[in-house]
Amino acid sequence: MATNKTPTIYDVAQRAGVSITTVSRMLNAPDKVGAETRDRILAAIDELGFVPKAEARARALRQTGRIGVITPFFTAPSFVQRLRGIAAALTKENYELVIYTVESASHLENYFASIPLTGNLDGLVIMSLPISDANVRRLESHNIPTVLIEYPHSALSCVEIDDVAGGRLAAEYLIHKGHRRIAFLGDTDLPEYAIHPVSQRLVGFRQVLAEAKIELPENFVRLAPYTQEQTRQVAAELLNLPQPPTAIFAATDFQALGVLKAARQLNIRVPEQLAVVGFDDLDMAEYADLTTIRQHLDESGRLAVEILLSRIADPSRPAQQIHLPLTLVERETA
Amino acid sequence: MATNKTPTIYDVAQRAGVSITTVSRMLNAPDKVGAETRDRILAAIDELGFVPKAEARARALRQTGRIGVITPFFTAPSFVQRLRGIAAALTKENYELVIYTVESASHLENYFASIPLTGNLDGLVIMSLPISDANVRRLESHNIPTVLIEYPHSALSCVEIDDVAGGRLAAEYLIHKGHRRIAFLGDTDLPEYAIHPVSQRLVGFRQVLAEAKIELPENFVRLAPYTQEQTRQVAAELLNLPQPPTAIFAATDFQALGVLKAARQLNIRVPEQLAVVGFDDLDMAEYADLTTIRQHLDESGRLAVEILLSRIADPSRPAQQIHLPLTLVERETA
DNA sequence: AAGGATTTTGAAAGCACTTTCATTTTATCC
DNA sequence: GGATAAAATGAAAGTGCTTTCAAAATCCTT
Repeated sequence: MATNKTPTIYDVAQRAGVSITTVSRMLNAPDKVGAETRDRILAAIDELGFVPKAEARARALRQTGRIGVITPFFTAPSFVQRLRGIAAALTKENYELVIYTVESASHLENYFASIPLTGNLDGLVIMSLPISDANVRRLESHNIPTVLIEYPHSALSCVEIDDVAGGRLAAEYLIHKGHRRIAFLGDTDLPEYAIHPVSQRLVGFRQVLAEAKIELPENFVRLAPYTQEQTRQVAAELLNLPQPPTAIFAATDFQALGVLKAARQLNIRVPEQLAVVGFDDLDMAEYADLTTIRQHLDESGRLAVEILLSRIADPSRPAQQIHLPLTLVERETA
Repeated sequence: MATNKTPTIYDVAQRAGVSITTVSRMLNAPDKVGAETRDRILAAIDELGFVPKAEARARALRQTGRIGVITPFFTAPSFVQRLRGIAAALTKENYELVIYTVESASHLENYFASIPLTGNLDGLVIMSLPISDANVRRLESHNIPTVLIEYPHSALSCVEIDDVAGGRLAAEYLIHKGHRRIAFLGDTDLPEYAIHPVSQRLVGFRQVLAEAKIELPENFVRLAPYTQEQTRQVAAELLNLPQPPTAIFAATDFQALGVLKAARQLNIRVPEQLAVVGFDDLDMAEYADLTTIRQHLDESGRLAVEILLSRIADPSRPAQQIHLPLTLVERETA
């Protein structure tokens, strides 16, 4: 006989042959219960392994700390690597890691509405997602320390990277290598709820080209949905232009791999005939020998957690805005 | 008239001009409430400074709405993809996803000791990790429905893949393609706490070669730590042999990429001079045009969750052992 | 514009206990 | 032995919240 339910006072009452009132009283004011009855109830409690108070459960919930992470659904490897940094920093601490993946704008809004109330969290990391002032206020009024990754907000701690500078870095490098016909390939399907660092990268990229008086024809700026096939296709179009670029800056490593694939299929040699620079420095960038702009993804997650924990430990600490440096990692593709 | 009582949902409901049902719903499933109504309720909550009482909540809620996942620390992309499947299946269900990453055997043992007691979970998914009979019993005695991924246990539901068959598949394919000098490259740094499917893959691989009377010299079976550089190095050794293999079966896609890199550096053309077959079919396999054995990673996670939820809904259901089929995906490398 | 499907909503019935209040038992006193 | 106070007990009404179910409102189709 499976006693799968946790016993309640009803079970105890039945077992002891008394009413629930008596059991309850026995728990709260034992002196108001007859001695013999008390013994019977006590016996029943022992036999059933009854744990008084559902409150015990609520307390148990509070026992270990809980850190929540709101993240876009992990399609992009960059989210995963950030998450990895978060997880790494957290396992050392005695905190539970609760993941909330968001798949739409309203989904995100829902989280903001309910998490502060029912989430029971000690702290929150919001990854690569925007947050409105109203929601910031809500988090604050519920005393939930929060740190943002990749999205700045003056009232909260943030770990940011300078995407504009990253775009500049890539452009400068390619120009320095002698390229004059440089194309940009970014992703387009910005879900309406997500932030879009790629356009910042384009801004920086544009700036440098302009400063160097290098023309950037509009058909050299291409956006493709964030999938392997579509990126490859757009890259192929770029490479089949009568005057194809000699270098492509892909706004994410993932897309850089698509460019590489297109080049492979068209028998274009990299880096001799085509230079490719990516952005992110994912794990796989090293496998692909991809020259790329490194933003230390794991580190961003780790850092976010550290800031958060110090904030939890001492809520009086002011919010910090941290800018992670970007570096260019020179490998084989440019 | 100062209402010094702490506000309840009744107050919120009244203030927002809705029923308590709607307030409760807004707290727990905001997407089921109209947008305008939600705003009104949110406003009322803020004005009243309402905080739901955890104790009452725990009482009315019979379950905690939390699913735990114990996973090896996500170094390998395959873990991540499984996790992704889990997350996908869970967000639809309004369950919280709690992640426990394990980094050592004792770490894992700690989890087994504490999770059943303090975790208050409705269910548990254990990913690619072994579990002892004692721990199975512990989980059972605490009534925590559990499903295992990639590790079989007669008393629990499992989602397994047939690694031996996978090894066979790869070998058969390569033989069919005319190869007779086929090497195996697996990973070695089996952390003592993890399971090691790779050796099963080798078993299947060996079987087929033996059946086909194809010799497998011992120096054709190589194990390398699961890092890019070391894999590449071992692959290079293999390729620099006086009689190098004409095909390599890499026991994971990640390592297959290392092989590809080694070939690239040695100017060995793939697949003309060297065929490479991987295992997993990670996202990036497609980018690399890697021929590989597909185990539907996302699907395994999704499936595990489905089994778990059905088990939670009806605990009388018997444990199921599910074997996911493997297929060979033919791309450009073999 | 009708008809069906879907989304939003609220009334009411839990949940696991506590409390109030009425009832029964027992002890006490003359 | 009967009246009375005290002690022991239980029925039932809260507690703050969730959930089921059915009605109402809104959205599509044709």
